[in-house]
Amino acid sequence: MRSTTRAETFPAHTPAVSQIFTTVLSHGPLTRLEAARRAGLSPAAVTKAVRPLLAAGYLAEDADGEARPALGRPANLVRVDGGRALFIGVKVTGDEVIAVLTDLCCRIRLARRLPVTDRAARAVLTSIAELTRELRSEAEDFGAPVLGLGIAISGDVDRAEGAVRYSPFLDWRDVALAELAAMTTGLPVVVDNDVRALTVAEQWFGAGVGLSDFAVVTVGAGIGCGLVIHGRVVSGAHGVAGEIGHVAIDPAGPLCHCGNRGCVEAIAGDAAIVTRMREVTGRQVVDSTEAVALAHEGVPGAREVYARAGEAIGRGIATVANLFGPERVIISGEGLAAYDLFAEQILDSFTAAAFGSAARCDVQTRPLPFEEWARGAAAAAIQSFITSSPTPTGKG
Amino acid sequence: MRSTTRAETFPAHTPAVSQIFTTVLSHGPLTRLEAARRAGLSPAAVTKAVRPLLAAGYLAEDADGEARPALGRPANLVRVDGGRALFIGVKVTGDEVIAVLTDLCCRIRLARRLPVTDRAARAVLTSIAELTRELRSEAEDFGAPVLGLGIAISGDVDRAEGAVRYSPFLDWRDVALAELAAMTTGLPVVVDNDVRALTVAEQWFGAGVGLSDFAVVTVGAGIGCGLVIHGRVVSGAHGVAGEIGHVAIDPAGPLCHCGNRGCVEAIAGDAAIVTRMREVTGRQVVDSTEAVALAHEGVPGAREVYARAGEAIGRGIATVANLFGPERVIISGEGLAAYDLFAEQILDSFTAAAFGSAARCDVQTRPLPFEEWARGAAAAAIQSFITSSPTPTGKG
DNA sequence: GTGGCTTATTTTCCGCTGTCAATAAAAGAA
DNA sequence: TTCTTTTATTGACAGCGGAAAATAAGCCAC
Repeated sequence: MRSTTRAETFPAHTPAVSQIFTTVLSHGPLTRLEAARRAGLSPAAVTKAVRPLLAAGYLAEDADGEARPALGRPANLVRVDGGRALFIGVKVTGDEVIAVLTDLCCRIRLARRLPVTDRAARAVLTSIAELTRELRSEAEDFGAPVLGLGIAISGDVDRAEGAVRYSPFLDWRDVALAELAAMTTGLPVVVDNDVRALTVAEQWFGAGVGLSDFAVVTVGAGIGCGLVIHGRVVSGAHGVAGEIGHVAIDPAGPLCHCGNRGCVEAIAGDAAIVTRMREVTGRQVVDSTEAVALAHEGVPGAREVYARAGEAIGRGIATVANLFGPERVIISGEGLAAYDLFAEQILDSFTAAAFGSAARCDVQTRPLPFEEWARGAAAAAIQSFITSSPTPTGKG
Repeated sequence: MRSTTRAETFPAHTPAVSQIFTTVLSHGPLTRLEAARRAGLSPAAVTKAVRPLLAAGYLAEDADGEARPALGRPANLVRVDGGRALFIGVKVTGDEVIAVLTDLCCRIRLARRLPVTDRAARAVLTSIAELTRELRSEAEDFGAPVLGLGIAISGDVDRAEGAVRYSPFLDWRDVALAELAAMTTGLPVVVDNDVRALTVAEQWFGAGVGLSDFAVVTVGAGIGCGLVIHGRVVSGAHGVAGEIGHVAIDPAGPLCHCGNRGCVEAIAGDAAIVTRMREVTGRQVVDSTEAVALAHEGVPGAREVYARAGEAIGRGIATVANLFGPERVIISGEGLAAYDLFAEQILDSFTAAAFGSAARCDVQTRPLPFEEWARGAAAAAIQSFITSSPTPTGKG
């Protein structure tokens, strides 16, 4: 019953083509001249690069309807035709599988969820397949093919191999997820760490557009960090990087599940906040929603719990800034539901702990609906599609 | 009286030429085939790249005298002719100006020092000029031209502009040092942050050869860190990065001159150690040499001071490892005179605080004679010489 | 010694990319 | 209408790096 779409490939025959496409993708509609300037190429190269992309339908041309300088030949805006192709992004947590259908511009078209009852890889894979099938069938209404599937999972993930090395939340070890999912769905599959996937989405479609050095910090159950340095996402020599959650900031702090004391996550992670909220208020608190509620109600001591968490996060971010000097830090995560509770502390303690010019780093916050994680997975799939060489052409 | 050597340039006409040269420079004598494999080029490209470099004398060919596999045509080793060109590297501290003369392979040929009595830029510049003149005149015996001058200074240095933005130790602000030194010496000048320069030296000539992700941590008066990520030295968006010294690891720690508490430098920097040694032993201790001596003598409490410092350094390194997952961390610095005193703690606390795969990072130590800082400056000059395009040829 | 074998290096094209300079196109201005 | 101004396109071209084939240079067996 599965549609056996022959894997459609992207006509990125040359570096210039990829570069122009990603430039237009990130920087919205552009004139060819402008695209040339941004990509550091000659206008002639842009014309040549754009042609096959127009022909294949990935780019479209707008007659520039806007008010324009009224002199000279009017510019033709080139933009990515988002409706040309669709992608599916899936985020797997210990409780849920969240899937979104996005277009080529990574705009979410549809979203679906499925609870996880059995964390075994086989069961999760079935859920992924189920959601994928559902979204694909609905996608038919959009009249565009689904060209890739991205899966985001927290933990140690080897994107190149498409394997989950170790995922604590799911208790997986060495699962060749990409291969399995590709067999089940018939789609090209990318598997990546969730924070890295989110970082890719920010780099291409979010607050990281145009920056060569920035960080994404996610606050929630865990505290994670994705880094972009020299314009590329950092993966670390052993596939692990950005473990801001286990940066130890206080030797006298609470014990962390990693065995150390005073990790950022042990102070500001959801579980830590809930535990502490229980201790401080003496009430039954089972999840972070309740903890937030207590703080908002003004229960004595509750706000201090968040203040302390915010301080820890701010110091963690300052550490990142001191070490890498990013241009911007984007704070995001489910934990942002409580953002008003610790925003001030994050900024204050960041400012206090940032050294010298590191304090010039722009600290932003972005709400992160849970679908955003899945969107990150879709972004990874889009990235993979775009950079997949159709035929190992040229220099090889 | 200054020799008006017309600035000799490096014949790096194409990317392949640069790549092959740096490959041979870092990986010692190589056969063309081997060089091709390492650089990811075809053997034919190597032949073509090597020819102009041989002609210009930067590369030389050895008949391979070694025992060889005894089958097939013998390979011809290609190596960099270190004697072809000389460079001068200068490190400026608050007390001294240290200068070295190196060859193209960054081997130190001569070293000179001059005390700093007046920290004003003009006075220091005079010392630099003096040492440069001396070394150049002695260099004549080597029969090779001096092709560049590198200057390393701690603090906020803008290499691209050749300007010292702010140097706390010298109390300089916005000094256009490269321009001044170039005028005085008539040499092409590179000015860079001292730790970054040292990192370049490690990347090309030291323990970082062949690694795309590693860190250099220097222990001494300050605690510094140079990062190489994706094969490039990290400078940060604002020109400052690697401030491991001001990573705060203990909110209850001693006050740091940066205004925070518990910075690594406030615990493990020379000044911090001396201060604490005084407190703990109750003796007069004026510098770190004396502090080391006390610890070696077994004065009660003295060793604990170093243990505590080692622990702080280890935790700082673990933070770096957690955040970007380097393949190796190279610990170096004048402070290594005391290395036996805290080696164990560094490794122990690193191992304890490193999260997951980050612990697989290889932590090495290298002695760092003080001239090594100056050598780093020379490495920066060499790098600049090699990558300086002779004529803005080709694309552009 | 000579022919054969193996491996290293060089040569000889060749495709391909992106630049340059000239040209077309699309308006408004004169 | 014609000129001006700005954007887009075209075609010639230079040059980089690859592939394959040719050549070089030893060693070995006979």
